[in-house]
Amino acid sequence: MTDKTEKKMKYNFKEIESKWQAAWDEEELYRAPENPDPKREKFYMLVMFAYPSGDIHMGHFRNYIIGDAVARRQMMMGRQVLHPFGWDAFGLPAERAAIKRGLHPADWTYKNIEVSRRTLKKVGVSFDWAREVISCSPEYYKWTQWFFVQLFKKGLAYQKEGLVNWCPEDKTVLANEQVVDGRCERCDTIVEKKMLKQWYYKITDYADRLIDDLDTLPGWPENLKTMQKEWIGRSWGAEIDFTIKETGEKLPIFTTRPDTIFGVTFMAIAPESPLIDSLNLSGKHKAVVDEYRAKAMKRSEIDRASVTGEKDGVFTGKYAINPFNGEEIQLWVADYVLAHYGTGAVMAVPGHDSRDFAFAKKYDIPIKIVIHPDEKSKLDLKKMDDAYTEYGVMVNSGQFNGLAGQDALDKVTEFAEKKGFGRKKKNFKLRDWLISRQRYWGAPIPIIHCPKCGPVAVPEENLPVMLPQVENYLPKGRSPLADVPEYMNVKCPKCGGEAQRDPDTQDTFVCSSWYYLRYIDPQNADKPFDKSLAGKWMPIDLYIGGITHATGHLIYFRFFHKFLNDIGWVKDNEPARNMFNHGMVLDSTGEVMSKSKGNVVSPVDLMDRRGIDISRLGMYFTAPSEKEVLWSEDVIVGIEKFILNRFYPLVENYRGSSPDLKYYFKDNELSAYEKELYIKLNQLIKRIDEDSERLQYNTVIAGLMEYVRDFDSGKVKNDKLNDYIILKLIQLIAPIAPHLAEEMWRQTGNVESVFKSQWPEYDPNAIVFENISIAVQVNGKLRGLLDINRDAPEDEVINLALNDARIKNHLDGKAIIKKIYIRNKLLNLVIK
RNA sequence: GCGAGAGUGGCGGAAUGGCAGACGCGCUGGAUUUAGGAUCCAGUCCUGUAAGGGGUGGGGGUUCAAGUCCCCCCUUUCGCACCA
Repeated sequence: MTDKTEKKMKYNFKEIESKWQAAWDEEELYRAPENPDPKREKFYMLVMFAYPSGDIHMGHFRNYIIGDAVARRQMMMGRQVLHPFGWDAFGLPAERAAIKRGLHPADWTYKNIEVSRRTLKKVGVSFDWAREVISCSPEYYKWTQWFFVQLFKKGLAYQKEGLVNWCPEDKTVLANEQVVDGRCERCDTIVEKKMLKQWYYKITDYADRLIDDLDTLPGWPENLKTMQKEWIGRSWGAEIDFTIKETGEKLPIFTTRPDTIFGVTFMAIAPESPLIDSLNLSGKHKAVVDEYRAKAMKRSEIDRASVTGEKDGVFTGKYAINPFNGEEIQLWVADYVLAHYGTGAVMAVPGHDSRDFAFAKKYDIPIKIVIHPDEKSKLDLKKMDDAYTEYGVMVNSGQFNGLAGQDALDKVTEFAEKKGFGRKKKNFKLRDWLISRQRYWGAPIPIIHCPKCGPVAVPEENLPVMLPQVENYLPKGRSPLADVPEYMNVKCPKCGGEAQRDPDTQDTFVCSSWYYLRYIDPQNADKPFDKSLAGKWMPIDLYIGGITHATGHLIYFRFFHKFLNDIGWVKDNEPARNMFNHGMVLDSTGEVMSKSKGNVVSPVDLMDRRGIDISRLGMYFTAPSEKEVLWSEDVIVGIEKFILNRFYPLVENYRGSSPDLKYYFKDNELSAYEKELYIKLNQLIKRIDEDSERLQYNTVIAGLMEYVRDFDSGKVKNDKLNDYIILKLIQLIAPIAPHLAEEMWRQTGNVESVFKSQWPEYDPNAIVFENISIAVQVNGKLRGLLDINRDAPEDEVINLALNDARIKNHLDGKAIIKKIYIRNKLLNLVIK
């Protein structure tokens, strides 16, 4: 050991961490008030709750320390902070993992919660653990079921027979949002189509509001809002009734291009569409169509979508009539038509739609041009190898010739409306939310099917419908609960007759659609939550989570909140005022960390070696919070040096003068160096405050490093200033390095927690220097720096510049034609 | 294909239209040390001995001034993907 290292203070992080964690627990530092004082400001800091699939990993660690820094700073700003945590504990992955290990899903889940909770406590995240919620507990899912019943009462939970996404591996149906590129989001198996009767939430009733209200959320990232808008996919157009020639029956279609109506040369129906049945096909055509439909049904969605432009279909032998011109057109069945969008049938305009163009070419169907780019340039069909899909001027369209743009769309639609064979129409890509799952590990659907009364909601006083403990919970294609007679066989709550429970459970995303409200009143046995408490805590002031939930959870929970708003349970239309998407944590090669790849870095291991706060600072410092991180421990080397050699030893320079932290120093109290330090301190406070608002902790740390580097305590004569600086620095680092800051704070003689001290505010009279340096440019290029007095008059600055040897050189005796002077910043001389 | 981002040293990354590369890693040199994977000091965009010149994916533009704003292109990430 050399002299130097001996002098250095030892940072015994293990001791310090456990000491202050115990103390914070003891004084219940993180407890949010049961009933917040409406006169004081509140801050609801929400991080997405966790799926207990093992211990927490680097991604969780990053996510939660970001929220933690926000919560702690808010605490210091005097807000009443609600920073809760819980577990998204039901669901398929947990069930699958449990099965793999031969464990009951409940045992597996609770064990993981235990382990993860311990780790999170070790990280020292400021969660109010007294409000912890676990979505698979009966006390919680009782209310998940209650929400089902409320939706059911309003007609927003309904059963429908239809084609659904079926995962053959997980043996359950999936919501549209859980199918990614035609595969099961969870197990990557190609999803099949099945005809099944399932429960849906009518989220499409809220489609307009889910889009329109995004404009009331300036605190949400634009890209996220765009993703939601596109997912919901609103488009305006017209519905127009064609008629079947033989039967006179109507065949409505949806189009966004009514201006191309005269270019229709055939129609196509989706193979799944029941419309085909009503055509009453017979003979040869029926055989061909039946075969084609069977073939199409077998093809998976990806298969159908990935066909590189190659479309196919079969002619039905039937014709339809275009109501606009009476033309007879062929009626086809084609699998490029989607059964679930619009009416399941389309009018095909090969001249002006690429898909129709390809199809018409393949089957030698006529192509008609009815739109020209403008009055002068005309299309030549012979030269076209694709459709012209832009808007333009209507031609070959009878009375509508010459109309263009929006006017064309409107006039055609108005005409159809007047004649009674068409109407304005709005369509969405969003489909209703399929919430039934044929799996064991979920909240049972609180419905009893009675042969006489139909589906009857379980009376609210009988909730929860308990998930029975069963031996056999393996997926088998129908719900495992269906084979538990003592569960299934019940009396109808309406007529008292023999009836059966619905055997399915609810999608986990239902559980996660309302958890943020349960935190507000987690023990309430009579209600999901107390309305007046919710009124005080809501809305969420900041919601932090991954962008991966953009078109799933983050739409579902907005939908739930709007529904609750409609039935009078919450007063806001939107649940979260601000949303922040943190970046992912990948390994150093850019791979996602996963157990199977064996590249998982454990935050526990890191913290054991380096200490919690140094690990935290390393993570913050690597990248701004919204960017992804390729995790490497290299960055920690610099952080560790900074904390161990520079920051922590600051307490040694503390002189015990206990300065008033609200006091602002006056000019005449300070020497030149002291004044410089003081001004720089105020600049630092301002900068850290602004960066913290943006969650940009990397630059917060950089700012602290610079300041501490320039702060030479030995040269400071004024004890109060010296101590003032040290105390402010401790406060500034507290949100991101809580244990270190608390230790230093107490070592300087404070008896209350640093988190009960007031967050620094800068002295508005001391954030600028008297003498500043401004840039001098010649023709926009930097040619020199001038030291001037702040606010020096323009003439003086110009004079100084003109007499500066280096600048003179660049002026080269040429005439100055323009002088641009930005006060205290820059002078640009334009010469010729 | 459509939509939204992103592109800055060897690396992570800074920069309300106003001094590009803060801060850190790495690297180079030096000091100290029995030793260094410790500590401290200095240097580190390219070119040039220097003065200077050039430089933020490429090309154009707006401006006194562009990494930043506008247009085109390239690369890349994410989302959607036959939505009629």
